[in-house]
Order: sequence, then C-alpha cells, then structure tokens
Amino acid sequence: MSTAAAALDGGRARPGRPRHVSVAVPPGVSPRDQILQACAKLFTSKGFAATSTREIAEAVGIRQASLYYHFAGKDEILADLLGATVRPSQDKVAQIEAEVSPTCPEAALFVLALVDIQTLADAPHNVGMLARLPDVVSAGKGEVYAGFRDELRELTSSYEAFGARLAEQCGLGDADEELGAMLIQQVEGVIVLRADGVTVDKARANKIAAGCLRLCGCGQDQISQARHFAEDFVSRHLRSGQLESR
Amino acid sequence: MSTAAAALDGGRARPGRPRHVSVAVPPGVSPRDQILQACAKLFTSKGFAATSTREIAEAVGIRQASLYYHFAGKDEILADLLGATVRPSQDKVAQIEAEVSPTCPEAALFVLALVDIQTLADAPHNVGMLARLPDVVSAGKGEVYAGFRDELRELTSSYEAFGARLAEQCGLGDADEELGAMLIQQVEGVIVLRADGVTVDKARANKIAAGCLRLCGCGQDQISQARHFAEDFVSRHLRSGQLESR
DNA sequence: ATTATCTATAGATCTATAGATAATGC
DNA sequence: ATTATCTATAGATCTATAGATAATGC
Repeated sequence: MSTAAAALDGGRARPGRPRHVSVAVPPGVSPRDQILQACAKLFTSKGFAATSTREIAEAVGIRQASLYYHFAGKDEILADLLGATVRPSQDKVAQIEAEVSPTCPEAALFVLALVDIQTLADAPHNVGMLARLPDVVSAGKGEVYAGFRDELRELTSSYEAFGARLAEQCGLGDADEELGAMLIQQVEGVIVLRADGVTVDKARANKIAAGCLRLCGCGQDQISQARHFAEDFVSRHLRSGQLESR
Repeated sequence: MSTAAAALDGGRARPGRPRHVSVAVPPGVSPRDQILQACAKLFTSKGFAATSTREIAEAVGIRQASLYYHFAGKDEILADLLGATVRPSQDKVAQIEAEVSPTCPEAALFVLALVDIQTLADAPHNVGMLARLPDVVSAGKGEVYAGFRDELRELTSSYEAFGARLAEQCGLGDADEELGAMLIQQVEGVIVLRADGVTVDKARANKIAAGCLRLCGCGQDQISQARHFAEDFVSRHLRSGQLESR
C-alpha cells in the first residue's frame, strides 16, 4: 500500500515511478501544472530563452528528460501559459455582452477593462510579459503560438467594439479601428507596472480603466457613473475570476 | 598602398588585419556600428537570448572571436542599443521646455509625444521591444542596464510633468504620479503596432498623441489646436530627428 | 498493462580566452 | 607600434532520444 508515498502525496498515491527527490509533492496539482507553474516563475524572472530545460526540471523536482513526457519542448509550455492569460477575459466578454445594457457602453467597457486589469495584476507571475517575445509576436516556422495570437486579436476586437460604441455616443467621430489597440495597450500597462515592482491595487486599477473611457471621449461624470456600476458588477460576479492557483 | 582594400573601403584604408570575407565593407561605418546595426536586426527578429555571437559575427562579416575586441559580450551591445533609443527624446525635452510657452501645456505634451512616436516608428528596427526583456527590466547582478533604466525613468517623469500641468488646467484634479506611466504606455503602443506589422504613418501618430491629451482630460478643440501647433513645431525643428543610419 | 518517472548519452551547440598575423602609422 | 582582425580550442553547456524501472490498476 506504499504508506510513504501516500503520506507525501496527501493520501492518494499515483501510478508511475517515484521521483528521485523525497521532497513533498503538492497535493492536488498534476505534474503538468507543476511544470507550468515553475515555468511561469522562471520564464518571467530569467527570461524564456535563458531558462534551460534542466532548470525547469530542477524546480519541479524531476530529471531533465522527464519533461519530455509531458511537453514536446519549451515552446509548447509557453503556448500553454499564454493561452491561460487571455482565456478568462474572453469568457467575461460574453457575460458582459449578455448582462450589460447596450445603451450603457461606458459601463461595459469599464467592466471589461477592470476584469482584464485584475487578471493581469493578480496572476501569480507576470506572464503577460512573455506575450511580447519575438518568437510569440512574429509568425515563425513551427507556429505553436498562432492560436494565442488569434485569441489576442479577438480580445482586441472586443475592446474595439465596446470602445467604438462609446466613442460614437460621446461624439468622437473619427475613432475607428485604432481605438481597440489603444485601449488594450492602456490595460496592458499593468504588465509594465508589475515589471517595475509597482503593485496594482484597486485604486490604480480604477484609474487605468477610467483612462480607457477618457480615450473614448468620456467626461468625468460619465466615468464616475460607469465606475460605480462596474465595481458593483465585478463584485457580484466575483467567481471564476481566479484560474491559476498560488 | 593596398589599392584593393582602398577600393573596397571607399578610398580610405584602415589599419588592422583584413577580414576573411572580401565582401564590401560599408564606407563610413565603424566596425562597432556595424555590430550594433546587425544586432538591432537580429535581436528584434530572433530574440536576444536566441541570437548567438556566431550569428552576429556572421552577419557582420567577421569571425566570432573578433566581436570581443569591440564588446565584452552581448549584454554590452544591448545596453548600447537601448541607450540610443531614449537619447533623442531626452534631447527634445529640453528644447520643448525652452521654446514652448508654459501657458500652453497641451502643445508641449503633443510635441513630446509626437517626437517620441516618430522616433519609435522610424527606427530601422523595432529596438523598443528589447526594453521589455526580463534582464533589462529587472535589476540583476552585472547591471549593465541600470543606466538605461535611469534614462527611461527620467523620460517618464518628463511626461509626468507635462501631463500634470495639462491635467490641472483641464480640471482633472486627482491625476498625479500615475499619469506619467499611462502616457508613456500610450506612446509605446507604437512598439506593439510595429511588432504586429502595422506601419505607423503620420495620421496614426497624431491619433496616438491625441490619445495622450485625452488621457489628461483635454477636449476635442484643445486637441485640434495642439495638433496644429505641434505639427508646425516638429517640421520646423526637423533636424537631429534621425540618429541611426539606414 | 499503464503510467510516470529514471539513467545514460550522442551530438550539437555556444562563450571566451590565448596567441598569431596582416594591415596602417610613424 | 598600434590596430583589427584571424585561427584554434578548452570547457561548459544544452536538447532530445533510447531504453530501463518502479509504482499503481485490473
């Protein structure tokens, strides 16, 4: 019955040869997720290319070669990490479209921005940084990252749609396709702030979201209204906000 | 008199053992600058860590070991490249402060943003991307990049100062320290656009700069005024806008 | 039988140093 | 003499594959 392994693993023993380290294995976390978490930390702190498969394995507590049982290589790990960054925001877009009145575009944009900002701010590591890597951003050969780029483009066009409705209402005629990029750029300022060691609290998140509305031509009182609505909306739909475990 | 070398080198022969390639060497460009230009291209297209010293040397037309005569290593090359990115903007800040009336803060900010946007847009390669690398952004051991980080912080505080004056004039009371980061973030959207293959023309540059003013609470007519002033100012001071040769 | 690991290793890098060499400059 | 390159190479990686092994599951 292998009581030793059972004790280490929190009661439920798993198949497979034991690891060479006798250190405790996190209970409910699959090996795959352990690798992903270790890589989130290493990639963001040391850089992607500068992190070797040996270091990853060491952080997880397995031998270097064992990584290849779970992933075909580093690129595949990174693609997984990036996907997890945009997915929560995408889920929220549908919810916002369904539940926020189309006559109130400033509220919809504020909510979307706020959710996105919090996702970026609360992630255990600053994974958003990795989306700017040359390999990810420019289409190369293997194309493990094409899926992520598509998802990001889709999110941008959501910002675009929300922003355009709002800009029109505010009498900002000329704002078209450029607006989506400007809005998501504003939100992604969180990545830079985190990289600089600034913690993004609620007040700061609100200021960034307010900036998004200002970019669409909103006045101060419209912004205040939208903020109150959004804070309420977000706290009501608090669940499913966290995907990654600490 | 080495007529062969003289012919290749555009008339002026240089000391030192000749390179192993007989290909023409760019006339006025020092070996150091040749390395910098090659690295700008390689680092932005392949990534910093993924570029080997061998590749750099090959691109320049020298042997791998010869690089170490000019630079102590890759990091030093990157630090040089980054410095060249912020310096032109810093020079302009002084000029703007001297020549633009302090009673017209919207014009000052528009000019600064426009200059910065054009610098980023017109650089031969998208070097701004490299400022987001983990090694650069987070203080490590060797600290080759500390100087660059200081310069960038200084530029941010210039945005901060210009923006705060404007925001106050527009009756936007609460905008303090956060504003500088938001403004420079907006400007650096150019880097992302270029990475996505979008060419940043004059119209687009104006829209981004206008966004900066909107973030400070400016209305549409104030923005239009500032744009006219800025376009005029920039075209009058056209010189010294390009530092890197093609 | 299936799963998840291990050990061992081939082959391909890549960095940085030591010392030689071929130009120009004086 | 000075400058800018060259050749050669030691030592240290790093990736990815082949095949063995130690658990659980049935």
